[in-house]
Amino acid sequence: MPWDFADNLPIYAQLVDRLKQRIVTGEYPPGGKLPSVRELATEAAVNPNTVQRAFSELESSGLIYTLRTSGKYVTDDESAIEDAKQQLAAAHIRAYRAAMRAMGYSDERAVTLLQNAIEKENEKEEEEGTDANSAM
Amino acid sequence: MPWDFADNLPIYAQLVDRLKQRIVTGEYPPGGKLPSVRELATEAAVNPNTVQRAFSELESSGLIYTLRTSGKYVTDDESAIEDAKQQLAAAHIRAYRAAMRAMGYSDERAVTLLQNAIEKENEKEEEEGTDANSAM
Amino acid sequence: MPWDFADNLPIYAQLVDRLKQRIVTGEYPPGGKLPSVRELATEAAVNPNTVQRAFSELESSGLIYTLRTSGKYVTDDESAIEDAKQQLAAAHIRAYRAAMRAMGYSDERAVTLLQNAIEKENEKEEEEGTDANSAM
Amino acid sequence: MPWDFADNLPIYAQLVDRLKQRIVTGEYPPGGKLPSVRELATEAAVNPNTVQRAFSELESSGLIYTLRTSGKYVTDDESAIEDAKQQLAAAHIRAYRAAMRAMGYSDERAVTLLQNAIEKENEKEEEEGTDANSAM
DNA sequence: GTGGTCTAGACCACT
DNA sequence: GTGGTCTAGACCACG
Repeated sequence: MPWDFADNLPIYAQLVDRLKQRIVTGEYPPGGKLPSVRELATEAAVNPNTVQRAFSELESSGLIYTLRTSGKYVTDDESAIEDAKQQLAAAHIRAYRAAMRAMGYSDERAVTLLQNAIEKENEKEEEEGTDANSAM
Repeated sequence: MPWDFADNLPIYAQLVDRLKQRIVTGEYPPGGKLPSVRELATEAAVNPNTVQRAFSELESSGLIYTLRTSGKYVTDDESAIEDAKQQLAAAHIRAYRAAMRAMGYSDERAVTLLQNAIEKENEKEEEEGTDANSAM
Repeated sequence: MPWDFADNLPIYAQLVDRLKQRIVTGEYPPGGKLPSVRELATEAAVNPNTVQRAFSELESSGLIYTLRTSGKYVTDDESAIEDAKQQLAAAHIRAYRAAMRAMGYSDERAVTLLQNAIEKENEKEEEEGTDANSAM
Repeated sequence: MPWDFADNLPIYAQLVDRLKQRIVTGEYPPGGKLPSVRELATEAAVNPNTVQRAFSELESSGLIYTLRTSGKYVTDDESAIEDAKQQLAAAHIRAYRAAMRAMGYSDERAVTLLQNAIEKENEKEEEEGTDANSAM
């Protein structure tokens, strides 16, 4: 039945996602200054209003705050950032499980397939002497 | 840098994905007859040309074949279907790993987080006497 | 020292307040349909985007919800409405107390002055045979 | 119907309000000398003409008077000040009652809600050993 | 230079 | 007709 065609996330929502990601990964560190609305707008080739809207969402979710005439800053509340990070991770996990289940794989199978893929890549990297794997 | 935004997948591509999924899950079994172009077009509220294009893609990838005057059928070559299935799965796995790495998680962490989520849900289902988990 | 001049609430915020009030008073009853964005925009002589923004705020606060292509409706969750009502009342109370304290009146004085004003008006109304006072 | 939006009070009117408040609270005592126009203008970061206009309003309402070459003074007529004070208070009372009635509360309810709020805060302050309540 | 608000007008998808 | 999104461009306040 589900023959509806998902339209993509609106630009402002995609912006929210990207910014959120940069915050939870520390690319925009806690308390750090964010790029200005106009700056981001030019860089991303979108209208400043669109950027503004994305920032508004982040602000009302408590991840960033505004100093008038000075700029926007990442929250200092690291626990809030941690919360956001875990929510993001949970969403990705949910998406992965849903996709695999839609293909008929059980959760256990989803895990072992993932592990196999990782192992396989590691072997390949060993041969090549590469190592792309070192994050937390 | 990557400040570009995803636009919609064209409808025909979304159709390809759905049909592929139905084939690899066996909802459209190997050798089975597929719904007619017009049938699908009405069902999905889409132009028949769009359906036609989706079918063409599937045919050139070898997953379906056409018997003139009779209709379109899923390939009998189960290994081809299995290949497609693994490619699909691989894509999802890649997406999941990429998302988790983008958040700063290692592959190992990505696995354990996935396992935790599954375990946690299973416990919850036990309490509720539910069991949503039985696929292959 | 507080020589900063408060600018007024932006229009969209004023709209939020008015709509909220109409909801908590039941002028827009629970589950009832709200005027369309365009309708309100014409009526209030503001841009549809401004109305849209006000509605967005109400929606993210859970007081209204949207049925695509049909319109926007007041939530059916009467407890949510009751909550909003009490928050509104609390804000007015806070404002009154602050104003009176700024003039040097104690809380007790603020109460008795209020009571006197009410009593005085009631006497006047008795003479006139008017009665403007009957709400819950 | 009343879909009109409050625009900003002109700055001079806001100044009038603030000065009036300082007079009725005794911060500027009866007969006392007021700051000079230029002084106030700098302090409030406002054009001297604006301050001048505010003073004019206060003078024509009888709350202050001017001694040429010497400056402006708060009136000695304490009953005039008392009148002003009561008018201010009456305005706040009217605003509060109007707001509560607009939400569907009776005058009696408006009083008890106010009392409850005060009582509740007092309890909280007792626990904390705080006491913010001591004005006239 | 910063953010915030508003308007006008357009286009989309859904029914 | 409904809501939703986006752009372009303007104006304001703060400093």
